[in-house]
Amino acid sequence: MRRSRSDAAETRERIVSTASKMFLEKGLESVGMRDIMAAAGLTPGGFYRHFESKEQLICEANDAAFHHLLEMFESRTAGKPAAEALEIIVSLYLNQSQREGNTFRCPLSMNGGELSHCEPQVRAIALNGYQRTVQMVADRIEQVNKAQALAIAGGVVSTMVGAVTMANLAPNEEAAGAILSNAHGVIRTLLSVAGVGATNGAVKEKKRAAR
Amino acid sequence: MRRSRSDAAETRERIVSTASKMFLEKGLESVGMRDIMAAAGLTPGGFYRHFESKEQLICEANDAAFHHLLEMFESRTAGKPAAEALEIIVSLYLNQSQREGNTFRCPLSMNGGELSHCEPQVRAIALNGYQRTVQMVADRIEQVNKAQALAIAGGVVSTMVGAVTMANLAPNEEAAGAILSNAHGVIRTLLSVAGVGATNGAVKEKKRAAR
DNA sequence: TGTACATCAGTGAACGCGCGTTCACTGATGTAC
DNA sequence: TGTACATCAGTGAACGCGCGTTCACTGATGTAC
Repeated sequence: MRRSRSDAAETRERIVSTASKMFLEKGLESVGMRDIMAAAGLTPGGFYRHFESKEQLICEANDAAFHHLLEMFESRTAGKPAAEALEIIVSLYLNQSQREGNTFRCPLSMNGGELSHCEPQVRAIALNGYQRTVQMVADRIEQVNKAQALAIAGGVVSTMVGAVTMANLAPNEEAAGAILSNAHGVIRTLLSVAGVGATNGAVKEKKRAAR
Repeated sequence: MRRSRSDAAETRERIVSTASKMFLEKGLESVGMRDIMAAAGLTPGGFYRHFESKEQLICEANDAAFHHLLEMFESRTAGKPAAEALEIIVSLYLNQSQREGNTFRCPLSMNGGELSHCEPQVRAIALNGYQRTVQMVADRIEQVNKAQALAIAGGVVSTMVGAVTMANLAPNEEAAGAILSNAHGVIRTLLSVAGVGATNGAVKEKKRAAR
């Protein structure tokens, strides 16, 4: 039976957000249309009133996931000094799979390999999400020029993506925690070499000496 | 028609190595049994004379891929000084998708997310591959104690896995190269902070000052 | 504002397809004597 | 060494199943007058 336009718009959003969560939890291929529609409280056929194909949903769901994640980072770091903001972002990112019931997960870490086997449009959205994440990190590295900040941020985000991907393989919290804490360690080192988060003169001195 | 025992053993190996390559190129779920068997020059039914299930093949194919990759690293760095060996491993790893026709690819980078959605046995093989790779890197970080070397190596491998995963999303060599070179940069920074690959006194001085 | 009708959100069965796997079969290989 | 038979590697059709998608249908919503 037909629903009002606002009902329909709400349904569409519900499908996207439900799908986004499911894709992040179980991957892209292994989540079926019936699963998604049932989880959204609907029957399979209704899907095609809102979307052309599963691929389009994958695009929108990933876009939504990046938006959700980056907006959360923005709001959690609003008004904070850059060094503290970086620490918050890195901690939140690295522990995304550890906090139970967490709805802020990154498609890059959860579905990295699978995304790269998708159609160009899906890959473009994923790469764009990566670049926005890198930019967000780079914006908070203030002690070096913009090109250097982007280069460092690129490395930092690669580290975070790899670490969360590896931690997701671990059979228990302990093994996952070890992987994540090693990654956190190298990121702290990298940032302190860049002059971020230095609490005394020694680290900044290090950087100056290195030039 | 029945084949000799050595023929059969050869067939089995051919299935594993064919599957390994295909899984690395296209993912686990999206490669079908018919595809694999056809690529190995066989018909579908024959598969079950050698393996219990696709899952078993995934296990063996991933095991073989790690063995292949790590053995290549060993042979390419045999007899080399630690710092040079590290540079070789990092370069080979980071450029695995760039060298055309390269058969040395890492399941972690290619199928990271998908592996973590597999059964425990598959995940255990992947995690073990990660740990062996970390150990191989750690063994070549001689300037710090073993625990520190493992921690740094863990971070370095996470960075490499993440960077290759992200580079695989890129639509062209240029974008991929940028991601990889940023990762290479942060890895060089990390290793030089650990005292590896220092070509003059300045970097070692940096490290000493940081303590 | 009220009425008649077109629209279309949502239903749920059905379609075609490809998947992993099974199975009856073939005939060369391996074994027992 | 030769013969008779059991074994089993490999074939290719078929099975059951779940997938993404389509479609005829329902009935509330939106629109035209």
